[in-house]
Amino acid sequence: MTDTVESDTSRDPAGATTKGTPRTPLSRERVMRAAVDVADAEGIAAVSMRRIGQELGVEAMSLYNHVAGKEAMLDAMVEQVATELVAAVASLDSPDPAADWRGALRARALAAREVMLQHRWAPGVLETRTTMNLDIVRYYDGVVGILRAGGFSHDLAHHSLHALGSRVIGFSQELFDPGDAAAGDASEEMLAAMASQIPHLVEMLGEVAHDDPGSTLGWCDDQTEFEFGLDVVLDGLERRRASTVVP
Amino acid sequence: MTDTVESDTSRDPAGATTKGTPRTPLSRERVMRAAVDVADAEGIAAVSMRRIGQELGVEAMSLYNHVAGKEAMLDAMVEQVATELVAAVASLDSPDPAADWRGALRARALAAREVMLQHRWAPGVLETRTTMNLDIVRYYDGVVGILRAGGFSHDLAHHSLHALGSRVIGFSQELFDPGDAAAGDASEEMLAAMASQIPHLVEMLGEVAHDDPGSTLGWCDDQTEFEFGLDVVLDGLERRRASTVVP
DNA sequence: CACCGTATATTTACACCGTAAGTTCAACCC
DNA sequence: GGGTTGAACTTACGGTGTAAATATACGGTG
Repeated sequence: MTDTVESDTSRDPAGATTKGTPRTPLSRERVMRAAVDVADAEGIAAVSMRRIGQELGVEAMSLYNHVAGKEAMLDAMVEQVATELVAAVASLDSPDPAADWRGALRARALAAREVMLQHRWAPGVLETRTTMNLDIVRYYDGVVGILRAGGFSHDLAHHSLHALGSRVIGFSQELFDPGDAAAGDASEEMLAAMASQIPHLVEMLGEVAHDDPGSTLGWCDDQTEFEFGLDVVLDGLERRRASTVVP
Repeated sequence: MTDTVESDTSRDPAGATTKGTPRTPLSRERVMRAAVDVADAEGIAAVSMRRIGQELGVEAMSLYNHVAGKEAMLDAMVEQVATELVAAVASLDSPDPAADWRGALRARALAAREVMLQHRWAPGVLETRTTMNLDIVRYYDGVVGILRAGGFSHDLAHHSLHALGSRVIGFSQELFDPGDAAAGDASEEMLAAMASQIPHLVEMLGEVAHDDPGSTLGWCDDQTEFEFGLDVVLDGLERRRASTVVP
C-alpha cells in the first residue's frame, strides 16, 4: 500500500486509482455484511443490487463477481443468520435433554428467537427460500436429537416438528400487528362503533386494556405470547409422549 | 344501445367501439375476479397490473379506475378470500361451543383450511397486509366467542389467540417443503453422505420412510400434520382452561 | 339533432428493479 | 515493455408500479 499519492482522484469510493492506490477490493464477505446490515436497518425491501452496491461505493453489476444473483444473495443472507443461530445454540448450557427435554427445547427456541429478533426480515425471507440451508437443517436435527433423548419415537418426533412449526426456530408470524392495525386512527371510538360487528373482541380488548392500562392497544407482549404459545405446544407434546410409554 | 352495427370492428377485446357496440365495461368486481383467478392459477408473482389488464383485454392503467393501486388490489384480494372464509364458516354446523369448544374451534380451523388450500397465495399475502380486514377480524371475533363460551377468561382467550397463531385461520407455514428440498437431487445417497452432519434427521427419515414406503421423501401428509399440530395446541389450551376452574 | 360534461380507456413517461453482454482499466507476471 | 487477467464499469433490455396528459364514447340536455 503506497501511501496514497493523493493526486486528487479524491473520493473515489471504490477505493482506488489513477495511480498506485490499491483499491480495497470487494469480497463476498463484505457484500454479505452490507446486505444484512441494510436489511436490518431498513427492511428487506431496501435490499436491491443497486442499493447495496451504492452502500459499498460500487456499481450494482460489480456485486455479480461475488454473488451469483439476488436469489443467491438472499440465500447467503439466511445462511448468515443460520450461522448466528447455531452459534447461539452452541454457546448455551441447556438442561440435559434426557432429563428435561422440554427445558432443553425451550432454551433452544428462546435462543433462536433472540437471533431472529435482530434480523426481523429473516422469517419472511426464510419462507421464500426453496433450497434448504445446511445450518438450518442441522438446527432441526438438533431438535430431533432432543426429542429422541427425551423419549420420543421417530414418528412422534416427526409430528412434533410440524406441530412446533416455526416456533422451534424462534418465531411465529403475527398475522397483523394489532397495535398498528387497530391504532390506524380513532382506535377506541372506532372499535366502539364496530362493537356490534365484533363484540367478543371488543369486550376482550376492553378487559385486557383495563387490566394493563397504558399503550391502549399495543396490548400484546410479544415475548410473553411467544413463550405462552411455545409452552402450550410443549405441554400437548408431553402428554402424547407420556402416553406412549407403556405403563 | 343501438343494436351492434357489427361493422366488423371485430374482436376488440375491450368490447367496443368504432360504432355502436357497447363496450362491456370494466368493474371492480371483474378486476378482482381476474386477479384472484390469475393468482390461483399461476401464483401471486404473476399478478401484475399489466398482466391482469391483459387478462381483461385492457391496458394496465385502466385498472386504476376501479382499484386505487396494487396494494389496494392485494387488500381486495384477501378481502375476497375472507368473504369465502366467513361463508364457509357460516354454513357449518359445528358443535355447540358451550358443550364442546374444542370441536367447534377445530371445525372452524378445518373449514378455514379448505378455503386457504384453494388460494395458496393467500397466507403469504395476508402476512404482508398492514391494514386489517373486517371479515378477518370478524372471523377472529368468532374464535374468541367460541373460547368464551367454552369457559375461557378474556386473558386466557387472548393468549390462546396467540398460541393458535395462523393455525386457527387454516394454515401454518412450512419452512420449506422437505419433499422439494431434500429431493433436489440424489436425495437418498446425499442424505446418507450427510448422515454425520444430521444423524437424527437421517435416522428419523429412514424410519418414517420405511413405515410408509413410496414417495421416498414426500413423507409429510399436510392435512395430517395440520390436524396433529392443531390438536396439540387445543390439548394444551384445554389443560390451562380446566385449571382455571376453581375446584 | 347538436352539444357538452363526464366517465372510461389509452398513451406516454418516469423511476425503479434484476441482470446479460460488452468495455475499460489497474495490477501482476514474464 | 507486453501480455494476461480479473474486477469494476457502462450500456442496454425487459420487467415492475404509477402519475399525467390525451383520446374516446356515452348520456343528458338544449
